Amino acid sequence: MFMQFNRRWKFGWGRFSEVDLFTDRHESNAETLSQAIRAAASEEPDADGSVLFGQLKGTVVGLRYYSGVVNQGEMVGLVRQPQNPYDRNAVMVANIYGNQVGHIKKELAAAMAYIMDNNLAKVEGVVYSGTKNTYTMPVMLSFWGKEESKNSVLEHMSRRGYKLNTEGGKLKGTVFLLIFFSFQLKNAFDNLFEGLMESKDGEKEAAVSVATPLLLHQKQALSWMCARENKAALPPFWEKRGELYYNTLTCFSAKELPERVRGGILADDMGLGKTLTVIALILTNFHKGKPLPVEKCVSRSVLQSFQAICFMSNLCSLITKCVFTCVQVEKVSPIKAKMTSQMALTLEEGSVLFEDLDFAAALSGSTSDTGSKKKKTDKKSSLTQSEFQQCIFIESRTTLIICPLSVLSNWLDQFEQHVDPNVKLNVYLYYGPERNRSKKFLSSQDVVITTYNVLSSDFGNKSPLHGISWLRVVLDEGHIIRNPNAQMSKAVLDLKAQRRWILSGTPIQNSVRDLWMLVAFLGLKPFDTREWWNRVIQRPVTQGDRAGLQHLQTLVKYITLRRTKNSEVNGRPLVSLPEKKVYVEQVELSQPEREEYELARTEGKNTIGRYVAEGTVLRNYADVLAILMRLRQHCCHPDLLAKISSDLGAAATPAELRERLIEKLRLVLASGSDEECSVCLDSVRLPVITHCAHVYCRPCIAQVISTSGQVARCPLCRSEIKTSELVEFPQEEMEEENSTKSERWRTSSKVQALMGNLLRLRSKDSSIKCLVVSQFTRFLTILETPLREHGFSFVRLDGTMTQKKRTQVIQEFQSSAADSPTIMLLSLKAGGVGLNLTAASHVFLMDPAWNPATEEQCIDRCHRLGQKRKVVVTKFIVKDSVEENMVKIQRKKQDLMEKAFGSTNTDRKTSRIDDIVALMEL
DNA sequence: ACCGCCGGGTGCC
DNA sequence: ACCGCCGGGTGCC
Repeated sequence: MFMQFNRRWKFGWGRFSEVDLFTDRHESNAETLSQAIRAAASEEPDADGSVLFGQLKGTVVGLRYYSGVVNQGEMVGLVRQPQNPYDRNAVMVANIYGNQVGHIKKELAAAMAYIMDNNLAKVEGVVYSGTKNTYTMPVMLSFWGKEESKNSVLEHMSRRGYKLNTEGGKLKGTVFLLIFFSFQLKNAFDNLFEGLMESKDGEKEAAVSVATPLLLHQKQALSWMCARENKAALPPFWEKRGELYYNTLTCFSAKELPERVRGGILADDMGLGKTLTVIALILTNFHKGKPLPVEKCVSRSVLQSFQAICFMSNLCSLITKCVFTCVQVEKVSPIKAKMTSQMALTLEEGSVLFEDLDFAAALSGSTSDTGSKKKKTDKKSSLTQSEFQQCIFIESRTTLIICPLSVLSNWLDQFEQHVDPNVKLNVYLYYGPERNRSKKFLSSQDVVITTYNVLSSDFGNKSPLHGISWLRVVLDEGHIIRNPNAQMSKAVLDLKAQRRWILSGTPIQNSVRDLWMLVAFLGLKPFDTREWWNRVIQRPVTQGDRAGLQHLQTLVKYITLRRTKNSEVNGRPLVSLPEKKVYVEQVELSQPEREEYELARTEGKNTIGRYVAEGTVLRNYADVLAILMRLRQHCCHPDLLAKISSDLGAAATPAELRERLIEKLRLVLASGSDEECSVCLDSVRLPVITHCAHVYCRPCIAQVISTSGQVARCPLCRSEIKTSELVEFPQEEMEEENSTKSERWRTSSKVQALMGNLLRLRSKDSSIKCLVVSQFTRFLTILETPLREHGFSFVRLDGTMTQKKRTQVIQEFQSSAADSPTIMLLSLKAGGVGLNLTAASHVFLMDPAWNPATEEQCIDRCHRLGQKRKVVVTKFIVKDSVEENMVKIQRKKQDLMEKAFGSTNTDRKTSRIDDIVALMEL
């Protein structure tokens, strides 16, 4: 924390401290600057949702005093310098690498300072002309911020004689656009990681020390990973122009090759062997494609130990002379001992211990070019100042693996299983109170494994992990560090490593924001600085800019390898799974059921028709969903219908209103529409409902309210909202349902259809296990009765259960014991993607979901690696009902998405309304 | 001339 | 900066 503060403080430096920033090594500037910007940015709310207030042409002055250069069209950063001794309003102008270009002219700076300091707007600069000027250059400044700050910013500027040009900035987020974009984005993300599976770099065989033969796709992954670690191709958006390297997005250019990202994201589906691939990488690619020098166990045969010596001596070109002489001695172990101690190379004394520069280069991660440059200098000379700085870190040959506690043991098992037993690989588990905190010891290991929790609790507390320059850092389940403000994320970003990898089965869960953390960890410049990420990627994408999305796609494509279990290599599937068949079984409602359904439908039709006529469909969004919901419940079972739900407008007392809002919240949440919060575009967490019946995350809407002026408005319908009026779901309500359930149990057509199937299956093969899936947990409860009646042994898994209980239930179900349960009642959204239910081979989807992907995911819980039987999926759809229409909606959504990109705003609006009306058949 | 005008020195914040 | 600004030198036309 102190460090952070310190860095920030440095920002306000005056003339003298500027000097240390502008040394020849631009990299150190960049680090200080980007860290400072990062630190500053972490306190601000995120830039998305900002609107453009206007633009203004300003002047950058003092160019002759600074070395930072810019190209035409280049983006520049504006940084306040409150500690500047000549003017506390100073605003500094810097290019992407943090090299100062000049200052904003003082009068303008004086006007901007107040706005920037109070976070009323974020100011961004682009230089379009005059880049070759000696003294001053013009800069186009754009002011971005929250809608509610717009007027005060415009006013403030104009009071000082600066008129912002507000033309063309009409990106106001109307209700429709908001909904539309959150919707569109989600789909864009779903596709973001598609098509990254074509083999990129051929195949590579693993080193001999990898005992398990790699599958084809694993060899391809290995090849790709090695290439990512070794090759020096240009990162995306950079091209060579003459002598310079040029960034096509920011227009920044540099003399030197921009720093490469040595690493990336391996985002293969679960079960494709990411762990094995990483183990192979560790053993295979130590330096320039040469395998990790490992000790062979002292073995029985002379021949083997001879081979071991040969193996060692092959490595001599990589290792110090000292080791070379040791090889003449015939024992293996001492060599290893010497070797590792030599490799650990504590440089604390400040003298160069590396004698073989190639090897040194391997450890320091520099290219052989810098290695050969160094060769020309006197090897024995003492370190220069900057070299000494680097040597505070212990250079190591070690790979650090960070994972969640739950997979820790898996890593250890996998090392055990996949590494040749004749090879001694030093794997150290850095965990538990007795862990060895010696940097020297840790950096002499081949692999150190630890957890995110250990890392973050060590962080800031003389963490040995942060005092080592790792050869490689691997983040397992890397998506869990998506929140950049979390201590864990900070701890991860602070690690020093030559190569960086993120493993994740689900790289983007919800939004672009999550991706920043990954990009920052990988050090993909300039996006590791939040400001540039926001400007170039995040804001364009959240505002629906097509180019922004394309850039994001290019970026992701560049750093990611992702294959799914459905991917193919050379026309063959990566892994062969048993066949899966999906049947739709139409269910006919009984006469009384049909009558009830039609009654509800007519009623709903009238209501929605009225909203459409009034143009208030969106304001009554919750009601529309509620109507649909009731129809869907009719299709399943009459007892699912909530008895209350009269008109909201008629609420007499506050208590009654509250009651109804809770009911609506329940409906919205249970509607299975995969409810998103329109503020964070993420699934709602800690849901609250406003008086206008829109659902948000509590923290999100609280932020909206606190940043608004006197009157806060609902982001969806602009009704007035107050913190005191937010209603949340009372916890007891969840449980209370059970008590009201059974006066007299009755069946329904759908229940009959299911039972018929289950009984038929049991008589055919009693060992078959089934998943019975519904979005309505109450439907699952209803189903329990007939299951018991017919003597089925079943378990239940839904979202309300504790983690412990879940694990227990899953274990029971997965068991192959004769008396183990054969049926699992599963709520559609229960459990994460990782849930493994391969014991089941039949899936009954009781009701259709809005989002076909949710259904797909659910099916995948049993149709995945480890499934031995054919998988049969049965979807029950009630004939002539809303359920049939939902299937149409699913299909149409996709088409709509495609068209949407090309059409104008008005078109989108109308097509969306038409859509609601048409799809509901109302 | 307690002015205007000229031309040299000078220059970010 | 091929500017603006400052302040000293200067002084009818």
